[in-house]
This record gives sequence, C-alpha cells and structure tokens, in this order.
Amino acid sequence: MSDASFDRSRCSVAGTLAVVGEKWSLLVLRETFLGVRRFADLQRALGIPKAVLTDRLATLVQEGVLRREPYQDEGERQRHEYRLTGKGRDLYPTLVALMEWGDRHLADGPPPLALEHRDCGARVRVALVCDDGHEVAGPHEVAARAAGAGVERRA
Amino acid sequence: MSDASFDRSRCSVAGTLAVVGEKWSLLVLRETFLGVRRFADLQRALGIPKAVLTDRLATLVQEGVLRREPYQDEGERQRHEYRLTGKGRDLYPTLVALMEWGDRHLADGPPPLALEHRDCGARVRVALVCDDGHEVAGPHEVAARAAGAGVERRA
DNA sequence: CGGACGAGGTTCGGCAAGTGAACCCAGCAT
DNA sequence: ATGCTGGGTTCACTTGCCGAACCTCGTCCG
Repeated sequence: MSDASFDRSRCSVAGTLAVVGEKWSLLVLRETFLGVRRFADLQRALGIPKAVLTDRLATLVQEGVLRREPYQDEGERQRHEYRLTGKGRDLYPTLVALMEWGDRHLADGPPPLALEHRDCGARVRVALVCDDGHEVAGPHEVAARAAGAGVERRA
Repeated sequence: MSDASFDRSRCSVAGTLAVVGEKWSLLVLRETFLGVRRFADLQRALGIPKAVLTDRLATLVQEGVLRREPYQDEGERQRHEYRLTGKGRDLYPTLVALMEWGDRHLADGPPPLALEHRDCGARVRVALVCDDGHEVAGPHEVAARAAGAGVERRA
C-alpha cells in the first residue's frame, strides 16, 4: 500500500525547494551565515559564475530570504550588501542538518567546521523533539498525518 | 573583514548537496520516507519524468542512500523496490527542517502534513540543541570554529 | 501457440539552465 | 587622462531537464 495520499502540490518540502533548491542557493546562504555579505566575496568564496550569483541573489532577495542594503566604505562609492532576513535566518536548522549529514557520512577526517553554543561552549547539533519534551530518535517514531483527513502513516 | 576562512572545498554542506542536491532528489526521498518504494508509484506521486527518476534513483543507490531490493508479488515477475538505508534515514532531520520552513513561511493555510510523536501524540519539530542540553534559539547563539585553527566567528 | 498488457526502464529531439571568458560602467585615486 | 575595483551584463558553449515514443521481460488470456 504505497499510496501515501496527501496533496503533494502544496507540499512544504517542494515549496521550500522552489525557493532555495536551485544550484548554489544554499551555498550562498551558508556563506551569509558565516558573515559574508558582498558580491565579490561570495564569488571568491564559492567559485560561482558571476551571472549565476547575480541571479541567485536576485531571487533570494525577491523571495525575502536576503535583503539588499546600501553601505559605504570611506573613500568608496556606495555599494550594496546582502543580509539575511528573519525568513532567511529560519533556514539555519536546515543548513545545520545538511552539514551534520555530510560530517557523518562523507567525512575523511574531522568535521571542517564545528558549531559551539556561545554561552557554554558545548557542541551544537540538530535534534528532533516533540512538544512534550521527548527527543525523537528517528522516522520510525514519527507518524505523518495529512491535513484535513485522518490518514496516518509511518514516516 | 568578510573572509570567513575555512576550507570550502571540503565543506559538508556542499558535499551533502552533491549527493542529494540535484533537482528531485530530496522529493524522491520525501516519498520514500512516506513509504513509497516503487518506480511507478514514485513517478505518479511526483510527476517526474521517467528518465530523470531513473537517473536520480541510480545515483541515490550508488551513494548508498537508497538500496535496490528485489520483491515479488504473487502472479508477478520479480521486480525491484527502493528502500532507505541507514545513511538515507539520517536525512530525515533535513527533510523535516525543509518542511517546517515551508510550513512557516509559505503557508496559505494549515500545514499539509503534520508530524506526531508515535508514543505521545505531540507535534514533532526540529530543534538546535547543545550537548549541555540547552536549546539554541538561532544562529546568533552559535560560534563556528574552523577545524585545525582557532578561527572563530559568528554564525 | 500468438498477442496484449504493465512495470520498469532507455532513447531521442528540443528547450532551459549553468559555465567561463570577455566586456561594461561608475567613481575614486594618480 | 589613465587605471583600478566592485558589481554586474553579454556571449557562445555545454550540461541538464523535459515529454513522448520506444523497448523488454514476464504474465495472462484465448
């Protein structure tokens, strides 16, 4: 019985990927989370073709994930930089989840980037939790319920 | 100073995206998490071109995210289905993170799919936590440290 | 037996997207 | 005036995505 019937056309995974699922988009965001904000720095850091970077930045701005802000270094003309919006900052767990998977399954050595809690210095990771405070070990502990129907299945 | 220097060439985000970052790959995995395992069912559910699905399944199998297993319905010849490996199952938090972001920022109505903890029925979500048990609110509470160096920056 | 059927593909021609290199433009410095 | 730099645009080329058509292997039906 593999008919997992819910309305795929409005699936949130698909919707999110429509916004950040193009090639390079998530890597651009990774850099912005690391504090890189300027066109040339992004281009250097990523090795992305300029035309593609122009396009990705434009769509991310249009989607409200980044915002384009003027700045001015002394003795320089005014330029623009790209900063995360709140909507963009909410993608942080997604990036961390991708990073963790890579650390665990593609590693040839220690993780190239370690995340620490600023307050206590302990390692930061993503977890699945439920609203009762339990930590969820994996998909087998989760039931997916389609909106509007009593359909329930293992996820 | 936006030089955020760590070795991008081995960044785990990039590595992960090299495995599952092609168009459709994560949507195929979403379906497999929902229990869809067969070629024709995947094709129907996603509306993906057959040629692309063939290719995505092959690379996901090759990467060890899915495994191709024979099965046989009675009165049918032997066929193959695609199942998550442990490596694939570890992508669950990533999918959930993508889904949550879409639920929060693209919603025109209630989330199309709700996740519940099988034991207690409470809603399941992704969280950032540190090994000391604190919940991390966002990127501003996290410091990223490049491996091998004392480099530290806001993430 | 011959023929139809369905799952799971492969092949093909056309269109969209990604790529590197070259070029452009504004403003500051000389 | 000449050059330099950040932030792009344009161009020719290649790669990737797409739908439709075709193929293949076993099963069923007559």
